[in-house]
Amino acid sequence: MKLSLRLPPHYHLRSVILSHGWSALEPFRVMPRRDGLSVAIRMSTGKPVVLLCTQTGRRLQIKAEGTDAVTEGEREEIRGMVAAMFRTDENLDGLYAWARRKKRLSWILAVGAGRILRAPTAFEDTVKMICTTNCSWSLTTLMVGRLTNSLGTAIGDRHTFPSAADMANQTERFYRREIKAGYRSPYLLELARRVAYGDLHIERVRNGELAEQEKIDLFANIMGVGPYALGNLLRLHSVYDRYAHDSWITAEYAKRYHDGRKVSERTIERRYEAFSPYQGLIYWLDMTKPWYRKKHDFDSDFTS
DNA sequence: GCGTCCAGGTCTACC
DNA sequence: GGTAGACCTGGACGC
Repeated sequence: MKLSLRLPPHYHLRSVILSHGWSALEPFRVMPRRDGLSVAIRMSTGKPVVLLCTQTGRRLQIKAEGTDAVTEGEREEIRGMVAAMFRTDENLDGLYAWARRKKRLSWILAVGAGRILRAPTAFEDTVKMICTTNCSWSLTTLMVGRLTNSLGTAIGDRHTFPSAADMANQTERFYRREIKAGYRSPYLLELARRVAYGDLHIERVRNGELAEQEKIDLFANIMGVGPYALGNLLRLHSVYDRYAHDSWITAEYAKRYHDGRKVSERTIERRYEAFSPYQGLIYWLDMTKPWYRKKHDFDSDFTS
């Protein structure tokens, strides 16, 4: 089954793939030469499917594999999920206005950067974000890989990411012993149970019904989500004026602008605050600019 | 081979 | 409100 989506001006799928490390985490897989991304998803009917996504001109081409028949309703669901993941509907006019105004930001418009790749659901994004805290990137990939392969739905040689219900049925011991999530284990279990039991309607951040402060309140009240994870999750949900400092990005900033000398977070924020309300996103793009230039193998882009 | 450090932090108790 | 200490894992590094 094939379908396609119309893309807005300045859209470059490759830049979405490079936007952060998500494309290197299961169940995403980067296609050869980084010109496409495949992802295993499970539709609301429970049917798993692998989507191969590539760009041809101003259209995003989607090929669904692993399923015989796809209903019209499922086609619409796939279109909606792909649009949400690849940010095809995201309005970045304000960001691009800054890129036109400031010469050092002009590259953003040239490569169509700024659309940050998301998982199919806010739940999956939040689980993965908790798995990035206080550990190396390699450990994040291991934890997410174990979650996907042990609890997700199999399709061919791949698995979808587990649903909240799949994760809620496990024990803290499982997350410690099998996933090796350490102290994050109770956080993952609590999040899954709150979502599965209907205590936390996390997908509301995706449907446009929440104001910025409501998105902040929703994520900030999840155990395991501190300032770093909050800033990153908000960036995934169109709130671009928040900073997400971590040891990697502050070191990168020090290297770039202060000869490697560490500076306070406040000093960094002062440099970008003029770009309101895109200061958090522009900080991220400024630090990750080299990723968009690299020619070497994809795996090395997100390892440090 | 072994010990130590620390990485894309967060929470809690205490002051 | 600010801060110290505890918390899991695994890879890098020095010895």
